[in-house]
Amino acid sequence: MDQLPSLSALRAFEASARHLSMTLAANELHVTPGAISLQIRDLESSLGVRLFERRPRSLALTTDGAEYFATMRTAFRLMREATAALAMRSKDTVLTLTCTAGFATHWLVPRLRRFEEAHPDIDLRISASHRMMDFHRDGIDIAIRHGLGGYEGLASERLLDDEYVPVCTPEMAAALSSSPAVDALANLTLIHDVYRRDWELWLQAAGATCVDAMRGPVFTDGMGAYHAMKAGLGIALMRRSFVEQELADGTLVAPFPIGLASAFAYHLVYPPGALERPAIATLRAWLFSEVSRTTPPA
Amino acid sequence: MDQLPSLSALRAFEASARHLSMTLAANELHVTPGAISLQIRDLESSLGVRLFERRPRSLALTTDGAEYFATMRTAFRLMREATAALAMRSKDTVLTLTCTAGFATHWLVPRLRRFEEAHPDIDLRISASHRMMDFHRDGIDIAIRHGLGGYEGLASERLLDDEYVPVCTPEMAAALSSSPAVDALANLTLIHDVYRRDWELWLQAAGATCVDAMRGPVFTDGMGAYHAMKAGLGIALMRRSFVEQELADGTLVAPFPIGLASAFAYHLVYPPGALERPAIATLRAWLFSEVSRTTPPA
DNA sequence: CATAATGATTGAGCTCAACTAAATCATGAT
DNA sequence: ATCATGATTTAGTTGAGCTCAATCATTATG
Repeated sequence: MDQLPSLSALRAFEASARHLSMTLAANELHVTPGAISLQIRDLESSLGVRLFERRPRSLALTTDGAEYFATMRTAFRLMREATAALAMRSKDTVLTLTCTAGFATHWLVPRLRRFEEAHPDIDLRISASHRMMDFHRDGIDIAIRHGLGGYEGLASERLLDDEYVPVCTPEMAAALSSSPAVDALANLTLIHDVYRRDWELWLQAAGATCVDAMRGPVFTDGMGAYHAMKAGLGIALMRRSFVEQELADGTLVAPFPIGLASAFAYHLVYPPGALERPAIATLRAWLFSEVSRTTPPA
Repeated sequence: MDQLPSLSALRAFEASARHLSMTLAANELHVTPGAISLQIRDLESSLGVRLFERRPRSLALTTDGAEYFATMRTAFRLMREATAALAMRSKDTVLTLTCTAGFATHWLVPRLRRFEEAHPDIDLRISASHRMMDFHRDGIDIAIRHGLGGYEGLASERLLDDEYVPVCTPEMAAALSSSPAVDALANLTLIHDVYRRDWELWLQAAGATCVDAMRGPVFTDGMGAYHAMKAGLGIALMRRSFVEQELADGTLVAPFPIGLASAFAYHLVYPPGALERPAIATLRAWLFSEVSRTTPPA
């Protein structure tokens, strides 16, 4: 006979007793009511004691159940409070920022050294994901999101506009003249990501007349398109901010200087009141100073 | 971010901090040290805080870890104590008795109503099994065992002698005369359980001279033999105590009054000191009163 | 100094406790 | 009579928790 029953069952019991409802307990714990019912049944069986009287549509604690709950409520409260206190302390110095993998790879990570040097007391963690992460659920302090801005219940500031330019390797650009006509693109492989309208819009804006905008391989995301382009497969439309460093050091070339302004931009997004926390305010200020810098990271 | 980390990880942390050793914690929780290491790593990651300083071959709590442990130790102690108290109370009124399925079916269960009426405060649970159950491991309070008595480390009292009598259906008995000679059994099907010597011993004791004791179907246990006999397949040697009710109401007949005393008997077996517990003493007294009753249960 | 012992860590793979989905049941409300 | 509500149960699924074995970093011992 183990000293403690299933901790999961104890958690289910504590929540059900607090709510006097298995359905509400299930909601709180993000499981189904059936799971709660099973856990409590198993707990009663292992203890050999009835903890709840089942009534149609409601629960009542037995005498035994009420006494057990009094202690369990305290135990779980202690654990929650200790965990929250520890998290609070750790959160003073730990920031979690979420953005897309492309932005993290091309823009943010190359600049992180500068942030660490300026603010060594702040532990900045990057959560790179295409998924729209939830601030509370996922423990996110601040987000950089690509879109039109305006997210319900959240503060949003436009951080970084961007434009798309055709980018390729120097070897591929060498086959072009020093100021090539746009229609020379008809002889190159156009690399697409899933947003295939980008090339079409760019060619239209550039005044190309005999280039088939839909021709060429398609990749599932911008990173795939980037790597194919770096491998010399063709020419890709990239965000200028992502390839600033490579354009500067000549490992990539933008043979056509025309940029296509994007209606989408990068926005800094955070819960209301988040800036009252100094570390978040510091990060925000640093991000805005970075976007106004003209030199890419060393 | 959930309010509580993995409860399993909290348990691993509390045990490791108490022992300042993951190996000892693993032993206590009956898992491998690797499992503990992983759990604590995950806990530290989810909290964003280092809880232990790893030293070669030993652990030290960080300041954060020590504070967290102070609360967790209390929480887990509360849970253990509340669980033990509840189990103790439940054991005050819950008794678990183990015996064979045959004894449970034929002797004990038909009499249980009388026990419940006499002692409604005692919750008697029957664990019917052929397996020799362990008092501590299996949570058994008292046993009725079939054998010669004398079990090491346990108290044992002879409860119920028994004798074997040939039993069959009234229809089968009608084919016999009112006081049939024993050798009439040569014309009936003898039903055996795995202890095949029973019929041989009975026939010898009864003085039968031309009945083949080994002839007839064999069943793996007494219940199988009983059911075959009830179905009219033949005549079986049954313990008189098991079929008292059916003999009384005429649904079974014992055409040959000779009983074969068995060297095996039913013994009441319990750990030393168990009778200090009132509920066990009550059950024991009731069992002995039942065996001395001459009338079967209603 | 070399080797053995000790205890924590880690990666790959396994497994079963925890859970889901859906059907059912027992009311209570309309 | 029908619908709503909440608990229960069964059969099936799955990922958190775990194992195993190799590795690492000492420390102890001969």
